[in-house]
Amino acid sequence: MTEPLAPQYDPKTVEAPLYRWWQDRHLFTPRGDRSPYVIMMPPPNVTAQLHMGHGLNLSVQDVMIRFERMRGRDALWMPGTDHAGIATQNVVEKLLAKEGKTRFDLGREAFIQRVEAFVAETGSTILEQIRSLGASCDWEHTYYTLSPELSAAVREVFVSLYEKGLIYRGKYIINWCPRCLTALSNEEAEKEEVDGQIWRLRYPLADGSGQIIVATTRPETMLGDTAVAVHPDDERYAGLVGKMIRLPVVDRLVPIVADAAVDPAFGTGAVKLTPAHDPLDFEIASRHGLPAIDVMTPDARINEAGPERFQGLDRFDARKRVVAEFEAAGLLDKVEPHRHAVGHCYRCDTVVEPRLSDQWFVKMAPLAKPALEAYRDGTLNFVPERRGTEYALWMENIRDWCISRQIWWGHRIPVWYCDNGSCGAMTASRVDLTSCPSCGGAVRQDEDVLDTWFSSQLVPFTSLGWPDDDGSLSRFYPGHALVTAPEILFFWVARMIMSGLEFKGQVPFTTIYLHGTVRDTQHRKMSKSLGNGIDPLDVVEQYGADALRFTVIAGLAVGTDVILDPDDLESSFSTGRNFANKLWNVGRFILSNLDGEVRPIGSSAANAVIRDELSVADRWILARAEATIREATDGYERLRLNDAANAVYRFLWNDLADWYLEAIKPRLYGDQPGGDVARAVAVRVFDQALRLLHPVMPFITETLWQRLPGRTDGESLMVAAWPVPDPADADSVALSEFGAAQDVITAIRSIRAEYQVPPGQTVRAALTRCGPVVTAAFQSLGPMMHRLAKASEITLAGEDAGNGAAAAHAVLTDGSSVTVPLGDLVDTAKECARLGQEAARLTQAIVTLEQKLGNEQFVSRAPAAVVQKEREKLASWQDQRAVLDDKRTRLGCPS
RNA sequence: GGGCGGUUAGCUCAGUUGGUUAGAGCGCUACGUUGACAUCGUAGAGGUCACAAGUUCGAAUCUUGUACCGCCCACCA
Repeated sequence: MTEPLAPQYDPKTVEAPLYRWWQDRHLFTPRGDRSPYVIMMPPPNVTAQLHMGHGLNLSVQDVMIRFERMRGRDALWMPGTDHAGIATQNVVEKLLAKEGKTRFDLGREAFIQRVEAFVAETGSTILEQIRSLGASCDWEHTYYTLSPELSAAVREVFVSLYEKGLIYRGKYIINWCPRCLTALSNEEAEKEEVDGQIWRLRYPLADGSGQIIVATTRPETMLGDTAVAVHPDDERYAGLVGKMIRLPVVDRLVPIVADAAVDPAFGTGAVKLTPAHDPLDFEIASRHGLPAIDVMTPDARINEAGPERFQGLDRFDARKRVVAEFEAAGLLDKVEPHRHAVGHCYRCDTVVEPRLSDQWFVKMAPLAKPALEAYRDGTLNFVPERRGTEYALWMENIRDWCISRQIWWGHRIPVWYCDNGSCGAMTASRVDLTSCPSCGGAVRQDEDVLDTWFSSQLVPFTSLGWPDDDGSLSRFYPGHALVTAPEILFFWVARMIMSGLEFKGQVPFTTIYLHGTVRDTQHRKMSKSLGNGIDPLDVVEQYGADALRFTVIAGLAVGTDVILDPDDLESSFSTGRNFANKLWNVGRFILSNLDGEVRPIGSSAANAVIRDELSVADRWILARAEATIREATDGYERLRLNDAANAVYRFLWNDLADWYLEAIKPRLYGDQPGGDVARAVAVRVFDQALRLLHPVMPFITETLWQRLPGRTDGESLMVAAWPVPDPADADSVALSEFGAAQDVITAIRSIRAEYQVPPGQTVRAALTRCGPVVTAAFQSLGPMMHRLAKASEITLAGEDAGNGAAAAHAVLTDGSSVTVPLGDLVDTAKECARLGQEAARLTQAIVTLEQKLGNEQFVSRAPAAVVQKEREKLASWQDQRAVLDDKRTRLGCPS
């Protein structure tokens, strides 16, 4: 590793081999002798391709895990994949469709084999892709929700909940996807606001004495109506309750019932009841013993329960036809536009059909209670905090969870039904049954599979071997952080907490970091269908993983979305790439100027650099490094990762590269003494900065760090110690003195630019009316001022420096004045205008401040310290203005 | 319908308990190939902090209202 570095950083030659190097050394795997820190990776779908959402999510987790690993924790970041029941089955069914087949043509066994083959083929793609981001997850421990081990654990959980009475089977209205042909949970039926219509239909009374008008957004459901309901106290309908209605279209007699659940203020106050297709209707109907008529087939066509002429019609065609028939009969009262929320399948976006169906449910209230308590007692820490209130609200209003799915890909429900009619036992079992435990008769297993989330909610403990424990479980449960997008707060996070509490007695993690969503410049979520996605692999290819990570992390304020432009990768990711290149060159510069041993910085040892040898510039950069360690560490700890990343960025670029390295060049080149001290300081602060940046940009920092002097072969930054701020490095005197020198240099440069002094030409400058800090800076950093301002001579003069007319001026914030004689270059009118503008701005500020200080209220009410500070500020400004006025007088400027 | 966030420079965003002459990166302008870096350097332009009222000696920051954007929840059919 001693070959010279190329002038440009090339991530491609570095990243893949370095990743293998880390992995070969088992650095991603916890060593087992220190306090653990655990993050469970949200398992990507087994057939997924990496997208920018993963890029963001994985970057955040890797920053956290690398930070804690360097801080000495036994960091475990466990990766895994989710079998993703409906999603994966849909993918394979689409492939089958291309062959003109359906899963039913293959049959259950063959279809599952087909999916398994597909998963085997594509299943590891996503895990490979994760590696390219530099994710330091533990590949020696991965999980798959459909592995034999996790499947056994799923059965254990199911049977255990069943035995506790927390799982039951029942006939209720569920959300049904007519395209996926399965039940969905409430969470999987996503509500979307749509512009629909509301139809007011006339229902004639059977005795011909009148009619009652009902309102509906789904007229086709009237085919399954079994009653009309009104509020018991509704005087309009008082005489009608108990009467019969002759339903149009279907020509069926149904009763009018009274129920308090009806809102008399909505619509006409009368509601048609379709118990098989609406949850509220079902509830009312069961109170009144009314029948439920399911009028639809699984794919949402009208079934044989509907009139013959409707059978086979799609529900939306049936809707049109029902409306048409009402209209033809003069029974359509009116149609109005109506905006309302309609459930859509979260996998295929089909409008969900509420449908009466036999399903399995988990009784959630008992599970939610401790999960809510864990939030209320502060055990759970949400970042950002407001997500906690969403969590609590959901827990408070929790509904039972429909866990059965009418698909084939997943964990089959471990319940067996006895075929023996006289027995009919239903048995939940941890092992496959071949005969009925009660009567010994033949059994058949439930056809349905479990919701994918039923198994993924368990991974915080099942991935560690539960219900067995080879030591991993007790060591790494409970974990610490969970990092994910807010979309799956209820699907996954909330349920992990509930199941963790139920089966392990402790929450699986205490910090829940919910980051934002990756969006395009129009703030649309990136998606394949919109074509506005960014492929992270493209970004890695073009800019490197470090650049991707830095861009994403530095742009991620807590709880906000990340906006990236898919049409302009350059503007998004060049910042990260440029920074990597800058860092590379800082390293190249420092390394190329080392010769032989670099002395350590110590307190007294003979061959160490001691404090007395440090120049003001050295002390300044050490102080800046010390501040940066505190700032970055604080940022990482508080999960303000952008603050941490930007703090190190500023240090490396604006302090180290722009100033310190420039300041020490003469010493490094031997033109000034103290080269070995400068080298020691540069190496020390660079080393510290690399450590601070490693969580964000692991590849380049590791590469450079290993080349620093004193490294032993095979030593890795990944597990190097996190820097600790040394109070001896904090140095406010050096900070202000060096800052003053920076101000002087900037002032002279500014004048040079203003007057377009050729870059090669030196200037002279005089510092007058100097405050103590500028004076000290001139004494300690004079040579640097000369060189960086390209000044042949800078003098520290008294009140009346030779600042004649042909000079340009600048005033520093402490009232110190910088005068640069420029001879013919100075355009008096221009200089007057320049200074005049400056003076006017100051005057304005001074007037405002004088008024403030002249205000009795302010002086008496504001804290003394604030008043004192304002007084000092005023004095300083007045000083500055006096200098400016003086300059302008000398120049003969018009007032 | 209920609850919650946001609105700061052309763009993406900082601004921690009210006290700055309101900041950064990118973009833009001018100049520049100085022995780490043109994926660079130096300097500069650019904002009545969405709007209105209020509290306060003092508001980007606190209160209320308005407008627009977004998120979560919801069995008014």
